Parts: sequence; structure tokens; C-alpha cells
Amino acid sequence: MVMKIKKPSQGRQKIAIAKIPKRNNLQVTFSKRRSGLFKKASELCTLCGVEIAIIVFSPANKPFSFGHPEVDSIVDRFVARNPYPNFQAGSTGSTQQLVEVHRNASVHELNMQLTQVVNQLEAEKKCGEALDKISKASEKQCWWERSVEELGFHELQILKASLEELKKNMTKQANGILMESSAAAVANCSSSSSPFFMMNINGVVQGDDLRCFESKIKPTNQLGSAYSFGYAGHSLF
Amino acid sequence: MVMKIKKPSQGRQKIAIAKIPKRNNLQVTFSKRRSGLFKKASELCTLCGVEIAIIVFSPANKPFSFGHPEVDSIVDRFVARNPYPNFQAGSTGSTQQLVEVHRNASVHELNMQLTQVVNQLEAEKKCGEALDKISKASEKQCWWERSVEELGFHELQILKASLEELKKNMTKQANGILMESSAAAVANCSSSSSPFFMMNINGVVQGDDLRCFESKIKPTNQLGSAYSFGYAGHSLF
DNA sequence: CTGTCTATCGTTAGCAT
DNA sequence: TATGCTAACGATAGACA
Repeated sequence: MVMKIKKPSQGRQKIAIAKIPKRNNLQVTFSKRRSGLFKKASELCTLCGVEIAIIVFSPANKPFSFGHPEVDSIVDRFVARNPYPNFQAGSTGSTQQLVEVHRNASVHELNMQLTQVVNQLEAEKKCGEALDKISKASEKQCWWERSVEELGFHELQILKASLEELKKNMTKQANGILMESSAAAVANCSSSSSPFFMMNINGVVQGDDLRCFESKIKPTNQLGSAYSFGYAGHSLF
Repeated sequence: MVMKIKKPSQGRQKIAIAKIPKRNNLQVTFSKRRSGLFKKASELCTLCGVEIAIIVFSPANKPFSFGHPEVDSIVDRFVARNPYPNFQAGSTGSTQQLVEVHRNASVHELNMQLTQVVNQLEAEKKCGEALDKISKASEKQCWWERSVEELGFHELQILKASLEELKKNMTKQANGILMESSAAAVANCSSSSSPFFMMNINGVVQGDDLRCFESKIKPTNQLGSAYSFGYAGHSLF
């Protein structure tokens, strides 16, 4: 048998950062780089003890995700903290201030604000017209302030969910734990099974290195399933 | 003057993937690796033409995020798509299903909240005109200029777009529209101005390479601002 | 907190399985 | 479609600005 001579791979070649033309290559690159990205994320988690959530939609439009401790809680936290000014707003001075206040609010404060939101939602429920009045009344204000009133509903779902979780935690432990809402989330998670949130079934954990491992759920249809990654962390908690 | 002799850096040293003890080191590493992570993400975006959202809470508990085209729409898409998939499929009994349940359980509560919100929106539809008026009124102003001034406000445009889209969908279909709210948001976004979601002010775009660029808004206090990254992509749209 | 510099370490493109 | 292989490329620890 004659060995093919020119085999020693040319090694990694430089590629331009532009959309890969060859569909086949693209798929392989996506897989590899996605793994690499998640690994980097897990390392960052472990090294710095921070929370990270990553959501990726593949070329085939499949959702992949990485999260520590889990995607949902991090997303909730982000959405709750980032978005918009609050509603107790009413008469305070500059809106900018309101935004700052809202953003700076500790989790505890945020919790209370969320409670307000929930209450407000209840009120809204009873009389949709109230909102109409509010909207019209607020027309005299800057547009975004008005929008906030409306937009709230879109986010309310998430806020409420967050509130529920926060409330649970509050019940369990007096207070202050919310500062580490992450910790709480982890606690919740670990109480059920694993310290990390992993939707993995056949994931493979490599020995002494942190590895992302992946779950593959056979989708009912192409768009049906989500691929989620966790990671085997060391003693972060 | 005598040159210090032993200076040539020892180059990169191997480090264990475990929590970095030195607070100072940790901070530096976090910054660097976060940048690296975001860069990797942007490359993956460009190379494979996919959508990615990353949320990171720093050791100081500051939220950083990367998103293409934007965090919110991707998150929405993920949240909307993840929960429901074939829940009612219901009689398989395989491990697969358990995972499905587990996954769904994590969002079950949210799901119900969502349903509530949907109903709420249904009611809200009656107040649709008010919203339209608000929207139109806002378009007459330079709302986007204002957004630049305040980070939070930027979210509002997106949120507003989402809400409006939700409203449309509500009109079209009675329920379940939230599943697709993301796509709508994206459409809205691109039609309005920029194809990419970037809360950047003083971001610097490097020449021929995709670079994450960052906005830095002077925070009122340490926890005050949110850092969000976009990236200058090529013709993804 | 981000940028710069250097020597290394880790990632990965192209192939093959 | 996902790994294994190998060499080249890119990321980055540590020190400093």
C-alpha cells in the first residue's frame, strides 16, 4: 500500500471574517466555534465567578444556549434591570433621574417595584379603561414616558416571573439574599438536582477540564427543540 | 541610566481554570476575556450569519451584553420558542420527555404569566388607538436622539417596537402571538434605522475586522449603567 | 477599566474518519 | 453531523501605562 505523501495538514489557515460561502464548511465552523464560545464562557464563569447566558440561533435556526447558573434567571435579571424607567414616576423631576433610580435600585428595591407592577397589573385587569385614561393623560408628557406605560405590559410577564421567584426567596431567607439573586437561583437549582443548570442528557464531561456538554433532544419538528449547554464547574459555590 | 534587565515578559502563562484569587487579577482577566468572548461571538455571527445574544454580569454585578442583531429580540425569540415545544405531545414517557418537562417547568410559571399578559393585551387592544396616537406622536420627535442620551431609553424603542408588533399580532391572531414577537421586532428595527442594535456612542469601529464596540455612559454610581455591545457586521441583512 | 507589549498557550482550518 | 489530527493562527497572562 502506498501512503499518500502530501498529508501533513497545512494546519490552521487564516480566514477572513466574512460569511463562509461553502455551506458545508459553514456548518462545521459553526459547530466548532459555538463549542469554543461556550467553553470560553464557562471558563469566564469559573475564573471570575460571574453569571453568563448565551443564546445562539444556528444557521438551521435551532436555538442553542449556554447558561450559568441558567439562562432564564440571568435573562430575567437583565431584562428587569436594564429596560425602563418606573411607574411610581408620576411627579418626580427629570426622567433621567427616574431611569437612574430604576436602574440603580437594589434587587430588593426592584422587588418592591415589581410588586407595584403586579398590583398595577391587577388594577389594569379590572379596568382596561383606566389605562386608556392614563395613556391619554400622559400624552402631555414625553413620548417615551407614555411608551413606558404601554411597554410595561410586554415586560410584565418577565417581571412577574421574576417577582415570583424573588418572593419565594424572600420567604425562605429573610432578606439580602436577593443581592445574590444568582446564588438563590443556584440554590433552587441544586435543591432539585445539580448545582448547575444543565438540560443535558447525553452530555459528556471531560476529565480534568471544564467542558461544555450538550443535550440533544430529538425535536418533534425542526424548530421544536432547544439545545442547551451547561458546564461542569468546579467549586464556585 | 541602567535598564532593568529582567523585563522581557515571560509571555502567557498557563493558569488553572478555577476562581482567580487575586481580586485585581480577576478584574483584569474578566475585562479581557469578556472582550475576547464578545469578539468570538461577533466572528461567529459574521462567519455563519447567525444570531447571538450574550448577557454577562460582572463581578461588580454590572450587566454587560452583546447582541446581534440585538439582545432583546433574540431573548424574546428564545423565551417564546423554548417553553412551548410539544408539551402536549404528552405520552412518550422517555427521558427525552422528562427533559422537556424539566425545561418547560422552568418556564411554566412564566408561561402562565405570559398567558395572563396575553389576555391583558387582548383587553389592551381596545385601547389600541391610544397607542397609535402615541406612536405617531413620538415619530414626530427625534426620539432616537434622546435615546442616545440615556441608555435606558434606547431599550424603549425596541420595547415599543415589540409592543406594537405584539399588538398587531393580537389583532391578527387571538393568542400565541408572543412566540414570534422577536422576528417582528427585528423587522421593525431594521426598517427604522440601523440593522444592528447598538447602544454605542463613542464606539470605535476598527477597519477591516469585526470589532465589538462599546458604549460607556458615565454611571451615576457603580451599578448605574448597563454596558452593551453590538458589532459592526457585514451584510448580514 | 482599557490599551500595549511579549512569549506562550489555546483554538481551530482543512482533511480525514 | 460530529470528532480526531496537526500545524498555524489568534488569544491572553503578566507587567506596565
